Amino acid sequence: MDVQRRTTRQRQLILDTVKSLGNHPTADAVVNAVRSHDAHVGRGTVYRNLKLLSEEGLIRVIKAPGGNRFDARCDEHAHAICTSCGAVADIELPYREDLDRAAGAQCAYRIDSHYTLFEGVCPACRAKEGACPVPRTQPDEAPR
Amino acid sequence: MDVQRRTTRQRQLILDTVKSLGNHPTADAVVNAVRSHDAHVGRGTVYRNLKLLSEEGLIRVIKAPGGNRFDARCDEHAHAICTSCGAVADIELPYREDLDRAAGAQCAYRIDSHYTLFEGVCPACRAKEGACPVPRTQPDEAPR
DNA sequence: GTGTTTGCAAACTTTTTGCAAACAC
DNA sequence: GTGTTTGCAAAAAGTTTGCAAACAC
Repeated sequence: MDVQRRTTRQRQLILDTVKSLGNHPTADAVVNAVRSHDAHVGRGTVYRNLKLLSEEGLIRVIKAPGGNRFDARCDEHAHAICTSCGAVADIELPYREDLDRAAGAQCAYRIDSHYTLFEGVCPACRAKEGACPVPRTQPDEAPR
Repeated sequence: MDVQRRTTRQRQLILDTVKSLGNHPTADAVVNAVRSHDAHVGRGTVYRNLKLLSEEGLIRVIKAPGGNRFDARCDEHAHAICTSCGAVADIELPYREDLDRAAGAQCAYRIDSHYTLFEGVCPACRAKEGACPVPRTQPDEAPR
């Protein structure tokens, strides 16, 4: 009952793009990069394929506030996200299945998995913040 | 240089609503509940105050895919979210500061914190899924 | 040829914002 | 009275969807 999946030029291009970008791009960043190779690829096509590719296990989704990120690295690890600019870094952190079991024992849900997201400030944004010990409300440039 | 914060009727109502709803409501659920007490409260007011209240530490934000949830419980714990209906449950899981230190040592970010989100299926949705071992694409009712 | 996939544009969801009027202090 | 906060409506940001044409097999 499975759907016949076809190898389209676009699908391959999107996968290659996530792999070559490397840096946990947003869907929008993938759209832009893909369009630099083929200007006529539709936004919907990119979203559809990013979802498909992640379902097939060829890429991974990072569910981040402000928009999902996509990771060509499929082995287990966690991520840190910059709360100022949204940049994502890999964090080596082994998956703990025991946490899933412990959580499942607590709450009547069937627990399938979990993810951990670290929040902080990346080196570039720290530099912009200046040397003040307490984080300022807003640097001279609005990072959005 | 701090802003003078005022105690408005709306702010208090929004806080009381999150507390009385109890079940990790979405912003939209808070809007609806608040409006059942006062139909003229603006959506923007609710969003603004949910953010303010969380900055003040009176409520906590759960950064969930599909929309933030708000928790009146402010002590340390994690959450499980139902991937079918979005229902959120509390999971007792102590905060591990050592993970922040370990992550910070790995990646050049200043790591401020982390959160862990469990994903699974809540009892109600499991019942709807029926007894089939493989999760079906869609139950008879579309939970959206 | 058949059935999947695409491009496009429109719709949708969640959240933010501009601004004058209303309100807290 | 001063300065914050509100209500409203519009805009933003991220994502999904309907549909005919294009394409993979």
